[in-house]
Amino acid sequence: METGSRSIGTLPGGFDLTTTLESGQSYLWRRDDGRAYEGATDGSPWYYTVLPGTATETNDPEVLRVRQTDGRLEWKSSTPNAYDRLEHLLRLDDDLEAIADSTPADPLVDRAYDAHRGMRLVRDPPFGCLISFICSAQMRVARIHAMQTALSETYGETVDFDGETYHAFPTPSALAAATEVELRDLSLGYRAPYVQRTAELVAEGEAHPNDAVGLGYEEARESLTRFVGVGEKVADCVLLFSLGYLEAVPLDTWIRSAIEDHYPECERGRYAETSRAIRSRFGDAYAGYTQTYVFYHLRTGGE
DNA sequence: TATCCAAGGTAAGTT
DNA sequence: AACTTACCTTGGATA
Repeated sequence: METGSRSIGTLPGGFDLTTTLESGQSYLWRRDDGRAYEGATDGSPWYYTVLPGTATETNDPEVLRVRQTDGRLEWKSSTPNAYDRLEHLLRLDDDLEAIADSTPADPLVDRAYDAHRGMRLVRDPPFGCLISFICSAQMRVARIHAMQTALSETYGETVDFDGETYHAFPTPSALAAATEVELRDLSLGYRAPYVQRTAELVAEGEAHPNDAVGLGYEEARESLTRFVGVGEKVADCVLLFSLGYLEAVPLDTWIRSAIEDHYPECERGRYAETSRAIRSRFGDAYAGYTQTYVFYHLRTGGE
């Protein structure tokens, strides 16, 4: 076990762990007091995730716990180099100040960035990101989160760490072996066969979300739609929240309503065309950062 | 208490 | 290629 802490006071643009993990970007972390993931936080809660074991020699899943207190990040991990993992997963290497400054001035965008200063994007493990956003179709944030918990507890490898038992996110082969009926029993609804068939594609080596890495942005988005249950919107989520395409702007219901209310000239009918227009409006290079701020701002009642 | 409705959309069927 | 429609489930709103 590794425990440690580190000052994060000098990170450009700051850092806010709670908004980063609870803004609806990642469904692969959980809060210790789990109950009200969507509600107000009490003090400085611990968050934890279990990473796929591919990064370690033993292939054991890796437990990572973290909390933020007084400008410091504290962690407990089952393996060494926890800070490197956190820096990667929570994009602590982004110059958030430069990103916010490079974004074109705009009333709604400025309010969103000001209201949630320190929120960063995440780099989720690709398979978990893919599955969790397949589950996100027509679903509320809290329930998407509950679905991933159910999948992990039912199909994920267990890991004992620091006196507790944790569940890793299921491997592709574990989910591929599940039946549609079993997955429907976990309240996945019509997403159940999508999850099973996509897991099968990955488990059998026919395709992997990492295959998109290196392609141009729009080509990468098209490439991800080969997975079952993945259309343009979910593909954008995987590109943005896992594969590092910061220009990706998922056109979800919140952003579509923002376009209707604030940027009607960006509505071009087709997804690809509207996407180009709003990307340009949000600042091409980091349009996905802006999307996430606006999404969270509107969803939490901001105007 | 019963009914309705929308939730970070996608696949399949029509035109 | 662009445009409809059906789809599971559930918590909260409305009657």
